[in-house]
Amino acid sequence: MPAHILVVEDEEPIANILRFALEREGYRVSCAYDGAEALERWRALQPDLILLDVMLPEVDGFDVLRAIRQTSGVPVIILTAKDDEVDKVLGLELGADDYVTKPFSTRELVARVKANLRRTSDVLREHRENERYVVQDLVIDLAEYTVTKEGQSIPLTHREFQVLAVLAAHPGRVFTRDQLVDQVWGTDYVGDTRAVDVTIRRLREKLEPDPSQPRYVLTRRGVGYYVRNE
Amino acid sequence: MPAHILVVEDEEPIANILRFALEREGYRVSCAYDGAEALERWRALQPDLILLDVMLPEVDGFDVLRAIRQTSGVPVIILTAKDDEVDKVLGLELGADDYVTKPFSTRELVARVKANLRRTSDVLREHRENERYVVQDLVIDLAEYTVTKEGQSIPLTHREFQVLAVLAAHPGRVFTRDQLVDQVWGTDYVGDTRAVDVTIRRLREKLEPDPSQPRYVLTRRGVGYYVRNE
DNA sequence: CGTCATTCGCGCAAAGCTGTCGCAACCAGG
DNA sequence: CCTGGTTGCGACAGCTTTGCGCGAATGACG
Repeated sequence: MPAHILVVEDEEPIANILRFALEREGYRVSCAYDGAEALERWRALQPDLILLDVMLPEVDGFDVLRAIRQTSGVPVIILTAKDDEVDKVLGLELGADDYVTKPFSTRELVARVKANLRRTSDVLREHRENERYVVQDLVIDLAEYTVTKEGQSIPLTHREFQVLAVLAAHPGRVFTRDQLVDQVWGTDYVGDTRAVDVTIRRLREKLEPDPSQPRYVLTRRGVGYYVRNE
Repeated sequence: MPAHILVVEDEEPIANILRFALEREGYRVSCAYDGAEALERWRALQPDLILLDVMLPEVDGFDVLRAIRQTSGVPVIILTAKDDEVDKVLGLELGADDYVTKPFSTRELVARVKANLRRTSDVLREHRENERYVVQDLVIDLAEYTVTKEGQSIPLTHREFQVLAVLAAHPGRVFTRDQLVDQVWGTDYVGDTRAVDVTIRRLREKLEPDPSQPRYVLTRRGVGYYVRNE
């Protein structure tokens, strides 16, 4: 269920750069090279997000955005020439969700895409916030940011809670240190993945009756960590 | 399975420093000393990551990057002169994944390399997960790294699990020791292929009711091993 | 500006895993 | 039945991975 992104960009080299950058992040990517094609593909594909260059031949980006906004609230990120404040203002007025100025870094762009996809899945998050993960006798409440064990609340730091939450979201599934770093620390994190070990250790100190014989957060040697789903 | 890194740097002392720092971290390193050689070696070697100096004689780093990005999404980290924002922006626009400014600390550089490899390796793992293999009454779950037999989980070590996973991916097909070594140990493994025998033996000890009459992992004398798909 | 909590890196120790070796068992062909 | 080659087995040494303590850096808070 990777998100599907429609890239609208007439300059093919740039479109290809975007495609590479996004596909590398695991997204499904489709491209359109002018305004008319953009609308056509949008209707056909119903993408989760649209990257839209405003400088397009014939039907320009603003027309495309206006047409889309007639019927859809799909997140749209505008690509606009450097410091062109007019583009920016006009775009936001028309209902763009974000904008990125050229020249842009692929990294920044990917970050924006992620942020916007996350925001729209906030509807899902509403669900999640009422949701609680249960691991044996641990109750992990995402909304209240608390972990309780036999009615007793266990104070965790931010990092500790995040790591536990990721693990508990998929009980039994083993996460490598790399995956945990990406999820919790972020893909931009530069540093030792042994930081994961330290967080796991402190988690166990707080959660486990006997940290040397963990019952909740277990190690899969040579791979990573997981929670026991009983 | 150490990652393979291509270093493109015309100044040989710097190239050697990079090679030393990276090899110390366990990476395989190849070097190229100009743009043409870089492209040649990239095509021949298909490295997992490229460290690319932008200041190269004749064909410069940007041309190299552009050529690579025509057909490949391999992570590229740009080495650029101090504070040269133009280089940085141009590089990222062309699809570089990261940049490091000279003079750099090897420590930071290695950290960046790790971070970028981490991102890409995770994408690969995403593909594999959610897969399960079934061999008779064995269920092999790649996401959970578990093997269950009649509901009972059987603890395996990493090696054992990997070997079983490769065999179970193609039930009935016979794998030679060499093939297994390539898949599990990696193509640059130096050592006796009898290591496979030992792992198979330990697998049988854990899986088979009677290891001397194996039901799951069978031997094809003179060839190799396979799993019975029945 | 000092204090405290948090987080990360480093180095050592412990635990667990893996490859090597020698020998026994086994198989197939003569 | 013998023989050469192949596979299975047990034990051990060395290595890798993980756990843990400590100190430094950072940032929040009063």
